[in-house]
Order: sequence, then structure tokens, then C-alpha cells
Amino acid sequence: MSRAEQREQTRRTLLRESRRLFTAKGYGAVGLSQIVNAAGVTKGALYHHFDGKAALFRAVLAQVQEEVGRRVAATADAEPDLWDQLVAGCHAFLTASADPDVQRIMLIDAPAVLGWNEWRALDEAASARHLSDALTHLIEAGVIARQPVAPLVRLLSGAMNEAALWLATSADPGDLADTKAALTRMLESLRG
Amino acid sequence: MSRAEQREQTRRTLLRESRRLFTAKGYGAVGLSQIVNAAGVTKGALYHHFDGKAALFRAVLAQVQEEVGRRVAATADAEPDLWDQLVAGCHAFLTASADPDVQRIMLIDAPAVLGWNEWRALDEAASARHLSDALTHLIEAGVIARQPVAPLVRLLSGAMNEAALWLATSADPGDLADTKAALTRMLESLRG
DNA sequence: CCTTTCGCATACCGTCAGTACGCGAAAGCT
DNA sequence: AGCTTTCGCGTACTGACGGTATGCGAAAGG
Repeated sequence: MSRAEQREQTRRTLLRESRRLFTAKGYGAVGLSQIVNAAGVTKGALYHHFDGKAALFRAVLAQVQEEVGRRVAATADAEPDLWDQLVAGCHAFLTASADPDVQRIMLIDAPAVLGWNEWRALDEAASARHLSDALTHLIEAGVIARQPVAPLVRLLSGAMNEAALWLATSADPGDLADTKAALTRMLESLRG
Repeated sequence: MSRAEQREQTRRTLLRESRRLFTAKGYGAVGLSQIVNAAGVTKGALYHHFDGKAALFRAVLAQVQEEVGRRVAATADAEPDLWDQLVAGCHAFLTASADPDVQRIMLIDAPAVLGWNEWRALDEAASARHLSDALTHLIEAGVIARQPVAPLVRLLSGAMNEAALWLATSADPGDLADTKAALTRMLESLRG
């Protein structure tokens, strides 16, 4: 195996195993020794690829955010109508957030580990950007009233994040439908 | 000084200093040695009063939540009309969340330190309960449509938490007014 | 075939949360 | 008052953690 291949494989294994452990136990409860044991390497390898525990977490977070962003964008783009794209994207975000990786890594640990400011910047670049773009286009198209977009994005993004976490612990499968209905009603209020 | 007085004073000093440090640096970046130094005691005293670092944080969080709950309830109760109570309470929550203690301790660190489940239970008992009660009363009174309350509470609670954090880093003072306006529009959609 | 590169292992360090135990002063008891 | 018990807290220690310095051995380059 060539050196480049070996390097890539080690890096991918570290990302995979750390993501698994972070998801299962949370950032604080996972030691570097557990990660390198699971990956079959040593701390030397880890520090050769990443600047430390937080940097490793950052790389894992980037993966998760990229996956969520792709899923949301794909679902939204399937709708021809601009308004339907917004609704479909929001529903897709709720669905994607059912993934335990998303919940623990992206919604719970990330703000505390990276600080809220950095988390917000990454969230903006990944998923919230789609929401921001959609709302801007809808305003340009005259579908919803002209108003500041930034506060709306934060309100809606926060609502969806929190609802997603709540749905994770919910026993009643009807809760997802109820939440989507309530969220849709909130969105509809923008069209009024 | 009597033993009871001494005990009480040590406990209060520990709570005060740890709250100050947690707010300034965040839970993870504060060591127990810093806390006991600031309080003028030793780790023996800390472990005599609390079961550990997480338990100390829990006690601090309870303080913060209680303060926020009181402020929100007081503002809401000043309104005679049931609907105005809801709006006033939500606005009061946004205002109260401008406090750095609330942001760092209650909104950022608490979910990661205690886990989201415990955080949610405490949040429910403290501040979200008021929101839940208000919505239930409004449904009983026929002011808003009959619908599941729990998803609404999570959506609105999450929206306000996130908006509060965003407002904290906002430079434009008009953002608060814009956010309150957007939030009010969301609430109005319930009356439709 | 010799040299350089570099991916990674080994061994170590400072700091942290948490624990075991002892002291000394206040509180109860006769 | 004196004697004992209680208990608030200090002291001294431990294991585990994140992080660093350094060395080795195989692949790449000439």
C-alpha cells in the first residue's frame, strides 16, 4: 500500500471511530485513548492528522453538517415551487435530525465544545444558509412580506433544532406529524 | 459565627464564585482549583457541599433558571389579558436571555454537561412550564385553535433560545426589535 | 544504493476531577 | 464545667486525561 493510501485510510478510520464514539457517549466522555484503540493506531497518529481533540471533533462535525446540508438541499430542489421548497426543506431538516449523530454532535456538543460563535458560523455555512437563501428568494418574489431575514432564520433554525431533539426522545410516533403541522402553520404565517 | 452560619456562607460563596467563572469561561475551561481559590476555601469544602463539579453546575443552573422563571412570570402576570400575557412573557424571556449568565450557563453549557434529557426536564420545570400553561389556557379559552401543546412549546422555546443567543452577538440594536416583531408574528399565526 | 521524507509509535509530562483521612472548633450531654 | 460527639473543612494523595518530544522504519526520490 502506498504512503498516500495508508495516510488516507488512517485518517478515515480515525474519523469513523471518533464519530461513532462521540455519538454514543458524547464529546466529554470519550478519551483519546478510546479513540485510538478503536482505530487500531496510537496517539502519535492522531496528532499527526489533527491538531488535538477539538480539531478532530471539528472534522467530524463538518462531515455531519455536510451530510445534513446535502439531504436538505436535495429534498428542497425536488420541488418546483419556491414556497414548497421552503416547506420541504424544513421538513427534511426535521427528518435528517432524527439521526443520533446529528443530535449529539451537531446540536448538543458542538455549541459547548466550539463555543456558540464558531458553531453558529459553521451552521450558517452549512444548513442555515439554505434557509436564508430560500427566505430571501421568497421576499424577492413577493411571496412573503419584506422583512429582515436574519432574525427569521435564527427563530426558525432554533425552533427546528429544538423540536428535532424533542422528537428524538418522544415515544409517540404521532409527534413528528404534529410538529411538522405546527411548523408549517408557523411558516404559513409568513405568507399572510 | 455559628456552624450553621459558616456552612451557609461557604456554600453561598462557592455558588457565587463558580457561577461567575462558569459564565466568564464556560464549564469546561474552569478548574475546581480556580473555583476554590476564588472562594477562599479548598476542595475539601467543595466536596463537602456538592457531589462534584457537575453537581455544583447543577446548583448554579437552578439559580439561573429560577431567576429567569421569576422575571418571565412577573412580566406576564402584569398583563390582564391572557393573550397579552403570552406575548409579554415571550418578550420578557428574550430580554432576560440578554444576561450572559443565562446564555453561557443555561443555553450553551447545560445541555452538554447534563445531557439534553436532564436539561429539558429542568427547563420544563422552570421556564417552559409557563409557556406550556399559557398555551393550554389559551386553548381552553378558545383564543387559539385546539392542537397539541407539546410540539408548540418546543418549537417556540427553541426559537427563543436560539434568537437570544444570536442577539447576544448582534451589533445592531435594532435586531432585538426585529426579532420581537418576527416572534410576535409567529405567535399571531396561532390565533388565526 | 544511498539519502531524504514522513507516517506513526513510544515514552513522558502537567493538570485535572475525585478520594482518604485527619484536625480542630462548635455543639450536645451529664 | 468538663467530657464526648459532631461536622465543617484542610491536607495529601491517586488515576486518568490531553498534549508533547523524540525516535524508528519503511516508502519515495535521485
